[in-house]
Amino acid sequence: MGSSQSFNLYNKNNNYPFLLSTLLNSFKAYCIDPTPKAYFFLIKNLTQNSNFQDIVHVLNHIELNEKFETPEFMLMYLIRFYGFADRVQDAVDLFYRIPRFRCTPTVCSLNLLISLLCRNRDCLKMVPQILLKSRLMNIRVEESTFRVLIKALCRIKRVDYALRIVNFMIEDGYGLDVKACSLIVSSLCEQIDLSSVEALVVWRDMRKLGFCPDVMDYTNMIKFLVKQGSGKDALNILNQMKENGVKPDIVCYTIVLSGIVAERDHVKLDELFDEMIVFGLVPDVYTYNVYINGLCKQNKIDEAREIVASMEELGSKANVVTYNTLLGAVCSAGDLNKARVLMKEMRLKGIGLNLHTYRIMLDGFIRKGEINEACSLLEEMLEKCFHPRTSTFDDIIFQMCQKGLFTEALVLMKKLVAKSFAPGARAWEALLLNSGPELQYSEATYDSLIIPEITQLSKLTES
DNA sequence: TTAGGGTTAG
Repeated sequence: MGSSQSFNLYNKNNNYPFLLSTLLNSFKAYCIDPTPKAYFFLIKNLTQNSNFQDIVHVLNHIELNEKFETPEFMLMYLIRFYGFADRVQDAVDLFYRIPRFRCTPTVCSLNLLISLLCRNRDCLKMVPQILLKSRLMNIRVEESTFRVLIKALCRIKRVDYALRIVNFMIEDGYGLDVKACSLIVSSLCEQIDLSSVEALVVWRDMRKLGFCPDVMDYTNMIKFLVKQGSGKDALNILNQMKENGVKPDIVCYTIVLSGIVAERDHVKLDELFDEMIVFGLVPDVYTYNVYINGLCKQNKIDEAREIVASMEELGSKANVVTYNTLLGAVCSAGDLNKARVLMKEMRLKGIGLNLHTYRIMLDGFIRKGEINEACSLLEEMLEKCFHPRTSTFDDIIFQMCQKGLFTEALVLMKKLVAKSFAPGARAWEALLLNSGPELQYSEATYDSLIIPEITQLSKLTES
C-alpha cells in the first residue's frame, strides 16, 4: 500500500522517491552535501510510515553516491526496525552490508542482530552462522555477546547450554560472568522440566566456578526449590546463605517459610519464624499469611485468628489473602457459622472479596447443602463478573433438583445460559431426570424453558 | 544505599 503511494510521488527527473529527492534538492540549493543526520531524519520518517521500498532507495543512494562514514547507530536503528517488523532477513542483510556504507561494524550491531534473532526459535538457527561471519567482518565478540546468547538460551529453557557458554567464557579467559550466572538463576523458575536436583547441580557448578550469589540470586534459587516442592532444599540454601555472610531478608524467609508449610513441617515452621524474629526482621502481611496458613493446616484456627488480631495491632493489616486462608480452613472444617462471621468481618473492614473468596465460600455452602446461601453468593459473584467453576453450577443445580426446587433450578439455569456459561452434563441430567410426571410441571414449562435451554446449550458447547 | 523478589486457592 505504502509503496504504490510513494511510487506516485517519485520525482520524474532523477527517479528518486519524493522525500529523498526533496532532501537532495534542498541541500543542492545551498551548495552543500547532505549530512548523515539529514539522512537519519529521512530514514526515521520512512520507518514511521513503514515505507520499506523508499528505505531501500535511500540505502542504495547512501552506499553508492555518498562518501561519508555512515554512523553505526543509523544502521542499527534500521536493523532494529527490520527485526521488529518481522523482516529478519532484511536485518541480517543490512548487517552484512554495513562495511559498504563505509562504517566499521562493532559488537553493538552484532549484539543487536543476535538479540533480534533470539526472539524467534527459527531465527535462532541463524546465530552460529552470524557469529562465524562476524569474525570475518573483524567484529570482536565480547562478554555482552555471550550474555545475549545466555539470555536467549535461558528463555528457550536450555540452562545446560547457557552454563556451557559460561564455561567457554572462562576457558577463553573472560573470567566468570557474574551477571550471566544471575541470569541463569533467575531463569530457573521458568524452566518447567528442570528438577530441583538438576537445578542444585547447576547451582553447585556455578559456585565451583567462583560464583558468589547475592540476596537476589539466593532468593531466586529458593523460590525455584519451593516451587518444586523441595522446602528442605530451600532451607539448606537459606543456611548456605547465612554461612556465606549474606543476610536473608523478610522476602527470603517468607518464601522458605511457605516451603516449610507446604511440607507440613510445623515444628520447623515455628523454629524458623522465631529465628527470623531473633534476627530482627519484621514480618509483614505476606509472612503472616504464610504463618497463618501453617496454623490453619494444623487446624489451629483460633490461634490463627489470634495472629490476625496481633498482626493488626503491630501495624500490618490483614488482607483478602489472610481471610481466604482462614475461610478455606473454616469451610473445610464445615464450620459455616465461623465462615459467615469472617465474611462479615471482611465486609466491615472493607476487604473486597475476590474470585477465590467466592469459590471457597461456594464450595463450603454446597458441601453443607446450604443451597439458598450458595445461590445468593453465586448471584453476587456473577454480578461481579467472576467465573465460578462448572462443577459449582452442577453441584448447585443437582442439589436444587434433589430438594425439589425444580423451577428455581430452571430459572438459575436460564440465567447461566443467558450469561454464556455452560453448565455441565450433570446439571442437565439432574434437570431431565427430575422432569418425570411426579413433579407435575406443565408441558408449557417444558416447551418454554427446557427445550430452548437445551438448544442454546448445544449451540454453546458446539462453539 | 535503594528496590526488587515473596503470601491464599482441591
